[in-house]
Amino acid sequence: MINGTFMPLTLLKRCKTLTSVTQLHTHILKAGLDSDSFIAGNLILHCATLISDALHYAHSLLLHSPHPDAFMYNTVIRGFSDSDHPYSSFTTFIDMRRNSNNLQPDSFSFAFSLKAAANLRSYDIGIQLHSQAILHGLHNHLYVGTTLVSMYAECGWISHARNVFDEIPQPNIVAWNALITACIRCSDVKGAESLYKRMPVRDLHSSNIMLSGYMKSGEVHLAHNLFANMPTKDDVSYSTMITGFSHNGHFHEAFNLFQQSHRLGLPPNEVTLTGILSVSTQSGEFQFAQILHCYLQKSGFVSRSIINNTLMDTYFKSGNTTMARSLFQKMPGKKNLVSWTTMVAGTAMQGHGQEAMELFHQMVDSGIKPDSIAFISILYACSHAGLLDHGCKYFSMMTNDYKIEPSYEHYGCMVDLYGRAGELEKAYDFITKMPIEANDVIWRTLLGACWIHGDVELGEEVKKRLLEVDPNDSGDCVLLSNMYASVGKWKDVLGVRKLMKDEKLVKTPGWSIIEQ
DNA sequence: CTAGGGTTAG
Repeated sequence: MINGTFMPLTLLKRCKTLTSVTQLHTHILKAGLDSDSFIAGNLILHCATLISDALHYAHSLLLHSPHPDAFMYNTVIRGFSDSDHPYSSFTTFIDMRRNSNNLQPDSFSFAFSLKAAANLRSYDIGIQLHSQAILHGLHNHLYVGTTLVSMYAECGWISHARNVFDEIPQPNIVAWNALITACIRCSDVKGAESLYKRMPVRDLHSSNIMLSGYMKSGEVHLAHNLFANMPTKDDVSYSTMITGFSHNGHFHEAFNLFQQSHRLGLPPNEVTLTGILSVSTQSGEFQFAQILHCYLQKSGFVSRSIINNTLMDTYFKSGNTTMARSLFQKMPGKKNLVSWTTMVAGTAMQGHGQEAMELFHQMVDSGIKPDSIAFISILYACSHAGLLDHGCKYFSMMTNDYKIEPSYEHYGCMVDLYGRAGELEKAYDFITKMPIEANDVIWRTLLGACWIHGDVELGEEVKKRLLEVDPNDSGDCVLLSNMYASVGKWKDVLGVRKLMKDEKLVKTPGWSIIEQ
């Protein structure tokens, strides 16, 4: 109470937790203000966008509201679109049409629902929403059109994205930026570049989008040039460059830029810190990672789950398993998919296959749906611990239960799994039955297994297949000569070595013993 | 309200 008057909206602004909002809601009910749509709408907005883990409460406020309006529905649709369950946006959209007295969806309803479709990469739902938007005459609306562009691009339909853009009567800079992003999502950096050069006005967003596009397609030099010529840069420009360098293995450049931004007095944000921590880990700079950890503790960034996840990985890779586990156990808030995957992968790296499997099941039991990367981690765990049957079980679980399409990485793990177990024929059989054509990495994995088990006959067959997919391959020479060496076929070893272009490899120490 | 940067696997 302020001066004896109950001011719910003033009090609402101070609510930082769900508990405080529910207390306020009780007072609102007592004061008989729950039928006030403005108050109810703000209550829902606060829970759906400002307080974490309060979305469910926002939804129940909507369901219990005596006179729900479009704003309330739209706010809940918006909240779900960015949540772990974007699908609920659509059920809410349908509820809006079904339950209420002829409430019409507006541009907000479509923009938020389309965002959910984009996050789910659901072309089927996206195209239904597009049709509905046409029926309501909103498909050319600037905001709806912009979100349609993103939705089609996320679903891989760049031509649809372009068509929608062309129909927007007066596209603004945001719409242009959405189209550039669309090209990049569909791996058309050149297309993005020509739009970037052609657009009437550019802003910092536009340049940052191009920086990320160049980095994602490995054009580090082009990104660097653009960055150097940008008149203004913000923290996103820096974090884009740092994570871009990180993904392309340019660790030195990443450190330099981090230092430079520090000297300029730019305070590092969560993304920059995540990136530089990952760079420290990848380059083995564990002492620097240690310093970063101290800084993260002092600045409070450690409580962020993404930082915590990255730190866990750092400690696993530096060999400090105890610290990694402790970070996982003491992690504030809910452990997400990446937290669990990092634990599975880290444990697998130490060779503890059984424990990795236990973690994987704990993850599933806690209600988290494993993704493609989680399955790579558990398959890796099985292959490195020699758990052939379990690996096969996970592979079928992935394809049958979770409907995840296996990638080269998954197939590679399976070939490795059969190979290490000495089931070379089964590995070969598995490769021939794959729905996609085996690449060089897959054949090289099997060639490695042939070497370990000394199967020269199959090894030679595999070598033929490898040259079919990569005629210029020379990377297999090492494996091949190792294979011959393992069975004492020194003449063949020499034959292969002579074919090798890299002389340094020929003159490795101890080589002269064989030559004699 | 719509557009930009993110950790884990390989």
